[in-house]
Amino acid sequence: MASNAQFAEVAALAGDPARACMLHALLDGRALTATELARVAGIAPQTASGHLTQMTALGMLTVEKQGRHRYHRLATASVAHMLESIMQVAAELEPNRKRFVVGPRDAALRKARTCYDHFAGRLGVALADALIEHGHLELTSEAGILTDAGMMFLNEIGIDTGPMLARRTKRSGRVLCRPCLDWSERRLHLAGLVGSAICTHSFEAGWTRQLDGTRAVLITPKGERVFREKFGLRIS
Amino acid sequence: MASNAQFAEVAALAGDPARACMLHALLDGRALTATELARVAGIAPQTASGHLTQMTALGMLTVEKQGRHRYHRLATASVAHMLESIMQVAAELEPNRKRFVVGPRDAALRKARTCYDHFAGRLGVALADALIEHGHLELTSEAGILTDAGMMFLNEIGIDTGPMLARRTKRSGRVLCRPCLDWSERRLHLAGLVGSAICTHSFEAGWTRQLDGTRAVLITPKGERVFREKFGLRIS
DNA sequence: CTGCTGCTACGGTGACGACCGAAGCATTTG
DNA sequence: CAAATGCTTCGGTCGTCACCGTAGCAGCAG
Repeated sequence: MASNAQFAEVAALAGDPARACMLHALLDGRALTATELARVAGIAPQTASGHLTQMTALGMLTVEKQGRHRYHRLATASVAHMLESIMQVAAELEPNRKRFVVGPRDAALRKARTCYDHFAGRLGVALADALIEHGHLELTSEAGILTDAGMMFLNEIGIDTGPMLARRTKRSGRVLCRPCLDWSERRLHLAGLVGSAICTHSFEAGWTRQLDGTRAVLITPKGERVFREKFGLRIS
Repeated sequence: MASNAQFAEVAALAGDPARACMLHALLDGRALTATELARVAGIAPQTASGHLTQMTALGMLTVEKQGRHRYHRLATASVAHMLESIMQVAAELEPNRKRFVVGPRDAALRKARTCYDHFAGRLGVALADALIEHGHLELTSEAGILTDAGMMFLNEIGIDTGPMLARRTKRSGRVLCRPCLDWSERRLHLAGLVGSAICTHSFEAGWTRQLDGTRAVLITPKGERVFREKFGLRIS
């Protein structure tokens, strides 16, 4: 196997606790500076810089200079996908390990958060459930499809389905989505093109707001109303 | 993030070259002994034993005792999926790295091999292409669906679609598949329930044979004929 | 029983790498 | 200009872990 060394290299980079911390912080798709990432991982800036250099050199991250700041983000969606799949294995193995203290911050994360480019947590799961219940979506552990009714529904509530139309499958006229297993809820929710569009539109329309500097998502009163009236759901 | 430590632990285990070697060897779903795995990784049996103990303790592998042999295999499909996603990142990053000598064994792997439970390599890609061309399958990077015609086709050539019917989605009546990106061909091929069924049936019907102790797959003359006549494809 | 094989437990060695302090470069601010 | 901020490079220390030699334990053959 030619790529064995590179495989090990990638996995080893993800395998260090400090680097894992930083990668997690980047999972929501934002770009963060070296100092911010150092703080998240609990290490000195010099150390973080070294880690970031390595990951960038290998191509897992990309850097964007802006003044005296350097913003780091995940290089590709497949890196995010890899991280999710590792989280999946980590979550379902060793269930006997203690699942300990849920601080207030964790509570917010459990309620609603972003997962690279889509919603996760109870919000993500509830949205997916609501779409399924109304016949707008079909979802299994392997894949998902948006029905014609679902596409009309999204149009109705103001979500641009242009990019989706461009990627309809030839005969079915349906849009394919990607399911994503939630580590806190252990339930499927919606990723892929459709999940991304819903997430983006929710922020643009003011239904949700990013909470300070975390992945946690706050649902605004307006969002509460929309989710209740249009999707028919109520987040506890 | 509660699961950060476990995340790092899982990734670190996959990140050692010797362990990565062993995991790759197990990717086809077979169960191998500690000695075999040691030989593959190029290390002493004692060392391999230690590695296997660790991975088993964490739950990535399962062990089956049989006389004085102990057979190791990947614990779950999600472990295999994780390995694939890491391979994906490893393959698409650092394209400037030398992609060096392709021995005869690599050539066989490139032509046709198993990828956990389905076909990959040129065979896998060609099969997916043929199914798509005849309108039996629709595939994007996010998901795939089997058309009604596709299901009839599979029935015709002797592939049991019972398990698939059981997992039809409610309204569409179609079977959802999982796409899998090939590290050698860099093209999508077919995984998931349908990919698995095709692979299994190919071995049972004598269309293909496992090559000695590797992941490489040999296409029998009978298989050549079937693939040509039924699928309309010719593997170079 | 003795000998053989497959595997695992233990101890010591050696190497790699994560970490931080100190120093240096680039950019913005006063 | 000088001072401050964000970041990186360099050196040295320390802990961890992969590795193998030796030894010991199970299953099988004669």
